[in-house]
Amino acid sequence: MKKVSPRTLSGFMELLPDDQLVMNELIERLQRSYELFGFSPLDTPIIEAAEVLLAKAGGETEKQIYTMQKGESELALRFDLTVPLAKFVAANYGALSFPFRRYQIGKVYRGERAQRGRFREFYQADVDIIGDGELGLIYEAEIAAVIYKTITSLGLDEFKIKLNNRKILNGFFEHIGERENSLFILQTIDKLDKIGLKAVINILSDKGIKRESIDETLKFLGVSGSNSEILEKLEQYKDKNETLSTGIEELKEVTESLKDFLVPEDKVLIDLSIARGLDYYTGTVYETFLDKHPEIGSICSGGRYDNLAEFYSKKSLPGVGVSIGVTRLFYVLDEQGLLNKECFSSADVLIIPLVEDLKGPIGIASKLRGRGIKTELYTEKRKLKAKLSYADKIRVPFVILLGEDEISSNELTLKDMKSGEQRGVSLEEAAEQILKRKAQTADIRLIAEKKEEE
RNA sequence: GUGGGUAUAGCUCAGCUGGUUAGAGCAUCGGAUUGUGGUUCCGAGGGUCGAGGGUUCGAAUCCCUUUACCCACCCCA
Repeated sequence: MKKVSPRTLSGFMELLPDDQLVMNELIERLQRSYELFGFSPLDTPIIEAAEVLLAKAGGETEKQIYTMQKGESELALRFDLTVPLAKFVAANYGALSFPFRRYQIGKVYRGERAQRGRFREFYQADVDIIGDGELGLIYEAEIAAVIYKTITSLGLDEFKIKLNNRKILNGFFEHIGERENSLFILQTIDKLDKIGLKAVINILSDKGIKRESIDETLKFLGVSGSNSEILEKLEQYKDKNETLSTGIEELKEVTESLKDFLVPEDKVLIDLSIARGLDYYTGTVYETFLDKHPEIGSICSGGRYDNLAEFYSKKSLPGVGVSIGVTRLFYVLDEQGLLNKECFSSADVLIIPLVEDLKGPIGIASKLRGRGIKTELYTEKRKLKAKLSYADKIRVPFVILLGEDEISSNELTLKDMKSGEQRGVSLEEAAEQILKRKAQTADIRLIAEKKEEE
């Protein structure tokens, strides 16, 4: 029979059990962190009516949406979790309590060319707060706190949350008369590090941007220093434009509130060049970078939008939220060898029977499971050597051996796979030891200790 | 969408300007060691050389077509 090649599509992540355990742990930690801030879970369908998903799409995103037909229906796969949220809030407006705080961790799909760290199917972990009619600035600070707390809870401590306010940029470009070109100018200037000053100026000039505007923009974006220094330097722009002025005030207020949320000052940096690609953001914007891996881009991005559901509802529903690219984050951490993979196993103990009759071993397994111990029973008829080799490979911390000797002495042999030590103990004693170890490793680091520089 | 690269064992790859029986490491299985894994040693199985066509006495190797994948750009998580 001709065999079909067992391939997995490009851009789709599929993990071996060892890695999946770590991925699950990563997702669980994100979930726990979001719940710590009182966000409630939401799960929406992966497939939506094409009309719904495409309501506000256009340009680049529209090209990337997977669409399909089933009978008469035009369907599409969601490409982010924000559009489904907008639909959901509009559809369930009457049943929700505002401010509506929800988190959602799920897969999204983008039909673009796959690449290193760039997937076509990937997990996003979103948190958003949606207001009814209005939403205070305090939430923009709170979201920054959520980012800080969440990234920290993963065990990462070398990262920076970059903060900006969209009104500042919009106001500034209005002020210099380049409103229409603002997006293009920002995108080009964003490449400064990659292609250099000269190339940036050339590209902008070719587009017909006045030299004056280019210089003004570079000067403005070049405003740097500590947060308070930047805010001080911005004072001079305050009377130039109303939007700009509002933006500066908002940025100031959000930055100040961060202290109340106990976010360390050195973790959040104002960066005027942070713009975010999607231009539906209208206020604060966030991007989060790992100090040692700026090349991978932002691992958590988002911002404030003034009207989430404008395509679905007459209601004004302002919101603020961020999204963590979980799949990319996992990929990068894995590639950098930063994941503590050895520490996660699916079972707490593996029972290896050495006798034909499995009644005893099955009974013991049930008892251990009854005590909340993840117990696997190995029932293959193979040599002990092979059985232990299996235990070794699944990295189970303990093995219980049950043979003639154990049955006649009414004990079981508990073997610690790491130390290799083993001894005859009662079921009760074995359970206690396993639970003790489980408790010790419950708070294990997801991120491996930094390797010593050599 | 644009540009470049790769395709040989389950995995990572070697295979010279074409030469007869296509290799290595890892993994798997067996043995050294019949109730003791992670180390070592010995052995075994495993391939229509991505697919289709062409050149040639002869093709994994050269040419054409095609498909898939990888890398980068664009854009993004």
